[in-house]
Amino acid sequence: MKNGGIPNEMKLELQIKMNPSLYLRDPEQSELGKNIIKHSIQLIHDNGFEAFTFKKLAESIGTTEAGVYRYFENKHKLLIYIISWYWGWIQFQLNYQTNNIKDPIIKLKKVITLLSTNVEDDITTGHVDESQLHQILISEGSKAYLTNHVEKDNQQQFFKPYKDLCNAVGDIILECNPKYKYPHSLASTIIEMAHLQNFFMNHLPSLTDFSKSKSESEIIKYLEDLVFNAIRD
Amino acid sequence: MKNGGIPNEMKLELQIKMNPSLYLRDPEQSELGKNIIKHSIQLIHDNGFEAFTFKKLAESIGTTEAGVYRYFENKHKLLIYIISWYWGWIQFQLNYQTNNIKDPIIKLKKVITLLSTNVEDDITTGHVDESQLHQILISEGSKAYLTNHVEKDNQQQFFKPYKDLCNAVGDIILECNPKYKYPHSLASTIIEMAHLQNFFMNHLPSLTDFSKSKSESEIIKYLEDLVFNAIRD
DNA sequence: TTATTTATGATAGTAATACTATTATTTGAA
DNA sequence: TTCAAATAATAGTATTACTATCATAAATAA
Repeated sequence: MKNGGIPNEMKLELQIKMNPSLYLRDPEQSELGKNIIKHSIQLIHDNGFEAFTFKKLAESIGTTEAGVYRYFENKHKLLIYIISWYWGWIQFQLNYQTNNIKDPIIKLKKVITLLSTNVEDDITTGHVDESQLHQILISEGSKAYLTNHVEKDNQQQFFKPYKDLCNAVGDIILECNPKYKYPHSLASTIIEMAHLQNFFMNHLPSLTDFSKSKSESEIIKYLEDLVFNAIRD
Repeated sequence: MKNGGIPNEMKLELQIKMNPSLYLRDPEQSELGKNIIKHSIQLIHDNGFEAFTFKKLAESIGTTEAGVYRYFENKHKLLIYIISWYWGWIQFQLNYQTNNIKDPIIKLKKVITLLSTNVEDDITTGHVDESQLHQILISEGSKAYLTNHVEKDNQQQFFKPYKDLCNAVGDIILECNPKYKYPHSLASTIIEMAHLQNFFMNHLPSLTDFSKSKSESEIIKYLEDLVFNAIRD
């Protein structure tokens, strides 16, 4: 046995359900597949998506290019895969953390904090480093949809996890103020700005007002101020 | 003479000052150079930046790949060039349109409208189609800085026009409310969201609340609501 | 147990991309 | 008219993004 004698049904591993159209062979079902995910995250995090190639990935794993191509058609689908995984994981965290909270204001604050904070690596997901994934989302997240084939990808439901999250946040916004007119736009603004203000803070600080402390808590304060002023009656 | 006998000093052409580090040879100074800009905008608009190559560009102009490389080191610098040109042009429009306006609230509204509206082609800029450029900014704008060489590019002042605009908008925000704590972050939020909500509206409409009318005026209303609630005392 | 599917490894090959280099020809300014 | 600069034409390289083939190892079914 490969996992040191621990029966599969005893491992407490969090599984995120993925869209099968994203892959050719399910990477969760083999060691090679899990290595592809793990090393992709590492390489994209370290060198950016443009510099990432299946050849480098194969070398880093110790397999061949053809081996990677058996799992993913191309690097763009692999990017969408790991990004979808991230949004699924965030959705899980959101449900978990807001489970017993009644006050929608507190829920919305939780959302803002969750999206803006660089999490610790979640040990219940062996082959995924959530902290690196969060960094990838900041720098590469929008590249998933900023293509000339967005609509084709959207038809195949590639952005469902993102849209589900946006809807969930929109619902919380409506709980806070049922009359607010732009719950989805405000939700997508929160999600995108949590990442973009972080990118600006670290790389183009004059586009923000966080240059002194360079801390995530400043972004959270900005977003809370923005959001709660927008939705108050 | 190529321009039909009209002396150069009589042409009323708007010139945007560009950072010379962006090019090898100034494209404004020759017909070939102007063609490179014109056809680049056309091709990136039509097929997206990923599908854009110097070979296709050369073919579309009727020159060779080597000819294009004499003007621009690579396609990324060419993208930054046309994006910088756009921000320079927007800055000019902003100064022009808010020139005699005293009320900062009206100025800020002008900014939001300017950034959110797909302009008519400006005839004072012969080889540039501003309407296509606006579409390029929506789909490709963030790719200018979402790279692993942002900081190097930033050191070379490649993002100065964008930062200048952000500062100008930040100043208007402070005129509206000198106590507002996040003028730069709010400015970059306005600029980015004017484009991103437009992209979402057209390609991933469930991320917005504009799916019915799909009109820019809805985005303007959303942004005005967001901004003026954020900055009110 | 053997037979057989299935995943992987190893290797090769192609078309396109992102360049660099060389030489010849044209153009336009002094 | 001369001379320098810009352009055109052509060739060539390394890398990328794939596809195809065949052998072998591991899991599984008969």
